[in-house]
Amino acid sequence: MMMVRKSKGLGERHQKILEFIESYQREHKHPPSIREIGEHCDISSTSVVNYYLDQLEKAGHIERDRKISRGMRLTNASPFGDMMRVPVLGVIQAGEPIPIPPSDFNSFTADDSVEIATSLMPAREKGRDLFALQVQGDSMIDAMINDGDIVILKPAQEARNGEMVAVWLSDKNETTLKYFYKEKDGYRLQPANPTMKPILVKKSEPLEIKGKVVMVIRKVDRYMA
Amino acid sequence: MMMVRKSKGLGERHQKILEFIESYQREHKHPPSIREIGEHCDISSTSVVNYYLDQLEKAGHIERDRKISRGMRLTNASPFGDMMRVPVLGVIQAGEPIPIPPSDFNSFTADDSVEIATSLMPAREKGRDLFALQVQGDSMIDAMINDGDIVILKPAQEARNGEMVAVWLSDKNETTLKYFYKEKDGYRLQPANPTMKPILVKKSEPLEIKGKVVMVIRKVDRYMA
DNA sequence: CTTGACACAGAACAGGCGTTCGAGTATCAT
DNA sequence: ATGATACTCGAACGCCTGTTCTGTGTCAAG
Repeated sequence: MMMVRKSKGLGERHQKILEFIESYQREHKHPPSIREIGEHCDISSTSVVNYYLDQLEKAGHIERDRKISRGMRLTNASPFGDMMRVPVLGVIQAGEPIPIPPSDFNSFTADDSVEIATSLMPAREKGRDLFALQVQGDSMIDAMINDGDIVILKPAQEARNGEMVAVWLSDKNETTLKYFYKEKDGYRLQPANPTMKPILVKKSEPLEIKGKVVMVIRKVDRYMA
Repeated sequence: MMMVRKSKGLGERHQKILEFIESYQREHKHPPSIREIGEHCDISSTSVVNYYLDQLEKAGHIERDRKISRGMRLTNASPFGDMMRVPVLGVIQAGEPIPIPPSDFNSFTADDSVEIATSLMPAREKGRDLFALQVQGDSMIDAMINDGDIVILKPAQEARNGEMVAVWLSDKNETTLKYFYKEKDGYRLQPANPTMKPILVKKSEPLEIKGKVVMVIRKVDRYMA
């Protein structure tokens, strides 16, 4: 007969310890000691704390550096933690030619990459195969995208009206960054800059959406006159 | 007579220690001990390491929890990885005061914070007391900054021509982000959009520079019609 | 009832670690 | 020279901390 006393995964004390480590870490910027855990969790013996810590480690909730004072940390993907490495595939000139590798960007020969904290990403974009492009030119200036900005894109083959997309016009051998609108006899690629005319693409013409813009990053470490 | 031997800010050893703490932290997920620092930086005495640590603390490069094992951390550096944790001090919008005063920066009562990969930061801004503001409303749209954008700022009281600054016009009770130009009889706050007129501020009028913009981040997880 | 896994307490141990103190050296200004 | 300042060393002190060992009580299975 299997019997389960109260070993439902995490017991009350496991939970309490976990929460204490988290709050302690947030307050003190470093993990608590075994004795501090004991005090705040009403455990009078350090060996008992160690006993639970071992279990929490085996369960994968924490990591431990034995022998090292306060050598524990939450493995949880908490507010801290990881970044996404987004490859910068090249430069996109929102007006003219294009040296973008549109096909398979699985070949991670990207010369450069940017790191984005996942906490900054919209939730539904996490874990995606995002890629980045550096904008060259001013054609998106009224879309509040400036020369030199880095745009993070999500691979996509379709888009809804009003979304900003990177499109590949194979007959013109050109990639641009535009607002996307579907119309009765084709597509309209609208630059945000009103002084520039939209690009009208007939249904018969090739138009390949490469991705939607999910993020824009601008480093302002230069003069803008 | 004041004399300065080679105390040009940080000496070679200060730098070395700083770098070691950083790399050790990245590798071990926790800070090094005094003795470990000594070994890797060719310092035979723990007291000497302590001596330098004190200086680094006074210089604001690290924080220390005395008495606590490995109780040191690089300021502005998050416990893990190459990210900076930048506190979001509030929102910036026209007509409302902004809670910028980074006077007691230690009181980390910031409701929120963003993590920025250091690799994205301009080199000279690393390790600074940066802060972030979330833009609310379209009042900054003329600076190519949109509603919802997050601007990373560096505290500053002065600015050079052409830099984008957050200024507080106390008589108008207004905060804006503009390009800053100093002129003979005052200051010119130039919107990025050329169709909009600059704001001219006489020397007699109050103008308080709160910080320089070093980065702009926009999450595009919504439609832009 | 016996057994044994489980949860816990308490004490003792040994090593890690920050701190402190005394002392030595080099450079520079007076 | 002399003193001040900056820097370095080595050792000792003592607390902090993780570890380990022994012992106790509970509870369910055999």
